[in-house]
Amino acid sequence: MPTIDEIAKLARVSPTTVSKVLNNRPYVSQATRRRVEHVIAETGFVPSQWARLLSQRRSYILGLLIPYTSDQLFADPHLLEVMRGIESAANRYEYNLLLSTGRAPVEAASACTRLLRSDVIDGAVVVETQDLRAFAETLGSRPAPWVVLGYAPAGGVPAVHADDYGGARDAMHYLISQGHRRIGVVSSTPRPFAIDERMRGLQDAIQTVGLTLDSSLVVLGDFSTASGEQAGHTLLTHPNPPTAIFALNDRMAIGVVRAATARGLRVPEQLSVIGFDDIALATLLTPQLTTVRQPGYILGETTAETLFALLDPQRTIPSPIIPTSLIVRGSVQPPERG
Amino acid sequence: MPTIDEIAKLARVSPTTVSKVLNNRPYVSQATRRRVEHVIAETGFVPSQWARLLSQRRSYILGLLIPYTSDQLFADPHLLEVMRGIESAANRYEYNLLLSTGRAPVEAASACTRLLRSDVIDGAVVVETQDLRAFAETLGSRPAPWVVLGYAPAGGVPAVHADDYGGARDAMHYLISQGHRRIGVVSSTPRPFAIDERMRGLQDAIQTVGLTLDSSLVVLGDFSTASGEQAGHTLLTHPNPPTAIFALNDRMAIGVVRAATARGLRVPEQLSVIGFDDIALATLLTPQLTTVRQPGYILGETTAETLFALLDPQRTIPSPIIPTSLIVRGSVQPPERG
DNA sequence: CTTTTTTAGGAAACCGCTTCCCTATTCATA
DNA sequence: TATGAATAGGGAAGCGGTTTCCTAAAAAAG
Repeated sequence: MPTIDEIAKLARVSPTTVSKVLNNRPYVSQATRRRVEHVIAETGFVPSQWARLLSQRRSYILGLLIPYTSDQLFADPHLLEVMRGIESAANRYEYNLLLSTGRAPVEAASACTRLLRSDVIDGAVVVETQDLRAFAETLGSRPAPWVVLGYAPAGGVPAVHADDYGGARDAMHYLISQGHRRIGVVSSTPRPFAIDERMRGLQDAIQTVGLTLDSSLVVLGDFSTASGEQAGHTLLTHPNPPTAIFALNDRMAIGVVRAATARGLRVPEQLSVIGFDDIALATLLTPQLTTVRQPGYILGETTAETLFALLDPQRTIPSPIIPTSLIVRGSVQPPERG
Repeated sequence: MPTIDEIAKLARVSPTTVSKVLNNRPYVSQATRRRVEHVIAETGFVPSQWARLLSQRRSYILGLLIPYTSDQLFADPHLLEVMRGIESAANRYEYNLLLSTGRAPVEAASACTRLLRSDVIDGAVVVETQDLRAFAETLGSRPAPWVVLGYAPAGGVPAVHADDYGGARDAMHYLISQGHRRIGVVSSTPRPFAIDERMRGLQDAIQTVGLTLDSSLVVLGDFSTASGEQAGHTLLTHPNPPTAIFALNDRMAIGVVRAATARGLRVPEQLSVIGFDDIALATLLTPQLTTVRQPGYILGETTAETLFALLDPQRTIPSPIIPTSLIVRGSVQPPERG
């Protein structure tokens, strides 16, 4: 690969002039410009990014830092949808995405730290995780700008997330409006802040109608379908089982449906199930899953836009809270009498 | 962020010595080394990648070049699974993944070209596409090493792919062994080479038993579930409809099942359906989908390993053909008599 | 006690591009 | 026509590291 100096020599100009041509700057005559462009085309010259960045201090690379293993990432359709949104926005700004996960969560976090402190990336979207606070502290003085996808660990760091509180509240209201009174909840541990918010939302909904949440009907999973299935079995063997189950994500909701089916219970006739996220899979099941839609694509786009606003203060920072909406399909109906 | 010179000043040594410490090179005394390391730890100094790369010529970034839109990527569970394998292998070698897609296929291809000719990435996995041959020609003299995921457009470029021929042949054999004689095929356009191979495999299987493929039973989709559904309707309205349908990927197979269900046909009692890929979704449907398993994760890993072998000739190049296996589940049974 | 080899450390060139600043020429204005 | 401004182009100093080469001191060999 030729260097800018060789191009300059071939076009009988200085490297400065070649640089001007490359970057579309003025003070180059038409004739000279054409000559240089011709040589560039001839040689197939592509300027070295490294060298360019070393003086320009922009890499046009955005980090997507996911502080857990790639398996977890690819198992989560919602997160993938978010990623699609980020990728799409990045594309619009001619940015590329650098993916960083790790074999173990701790390792992944330290990789993230390295990236943020180094200068490979111009900025990063960091997916919220439990120990983001510790993470923020290890960052040191002048890390690249970053945006949290989820809830920010501390002031100062912008964060973008869905209206988890409102979504969960609406879902619960809906179950109650359908006549359900004994409602099981599949929550989760580890517990990102989003889950806290959903719990808060659904509890408020219950309290609004003068009921309280029976804590023996709250079971913990880990977001996976398998854990949802297990949680389903636990809830359905309860001495006074619920007539409806609210799983705090769709994958666990699917697990609950499987558990119910395995026990010979029909959904929604004998058990109503509602999820959260609205992943594509939700429409492919029978019955189709009633759920709270959390628009992953928009979430991703907005997060990226926020980051770009940070990189270029001219741009306006979009609103960080993305509305959710209740999607009524076929997995909820009023409870059977008796 | 401090520079190496500032660190040098603080530790009262030359930048050269700091560099030696950073790269674990000899000819630094224990005492000096410790002093420098202490200063580095104190300041939280992280050496600039750009500058380092400018002289070292390694970026520890791998390109994942996908010559179509991000929507297409994220819609394809199999490809995501492949990506997971690549990401995991890259992680093992302390490489990061740079994702490159594009808004339009053409645009994406040119972005790929730029990346391969520039020096941002050390190498790339390029996902096979129709015009890969043209793509290879635009690359010029000294692009970064690359490996094709799929079938290579020309000699010289390593390619990794599954045993599409064998997989399709086995699937067809299986349908025939179950007693099916009228078999519909949902193929696709655009038609990557993998699809050609699958067509070849299934045709050979048919000819082995002295039959021929009824070309009126071959319908084209575009890999999506929707197109599979449409193809299903087309096949099922055929005057002499098939008793079994082989969809050349799982998503289309799922579409076929939906079409059958919509027409009141039960699967597998009245229509057998077999797919290709074995995506996670295949086990979540009722009936679970019988399919040809193409191990995406291993495919991705192998592709990455091949690339690493190219980067470092010491390593051995793994075998480029990944075996497939027939996964018998519940969507195929012998045809009803009559 | 020399001489040779090894170790420790630094000066300076270099990687490839951008940018600041300077000079010479051309053009517009008074 | 003289003067100032705009244009065209180039020299050289960075950007932040690595690497080559050199020197001085310490260790090993004779």
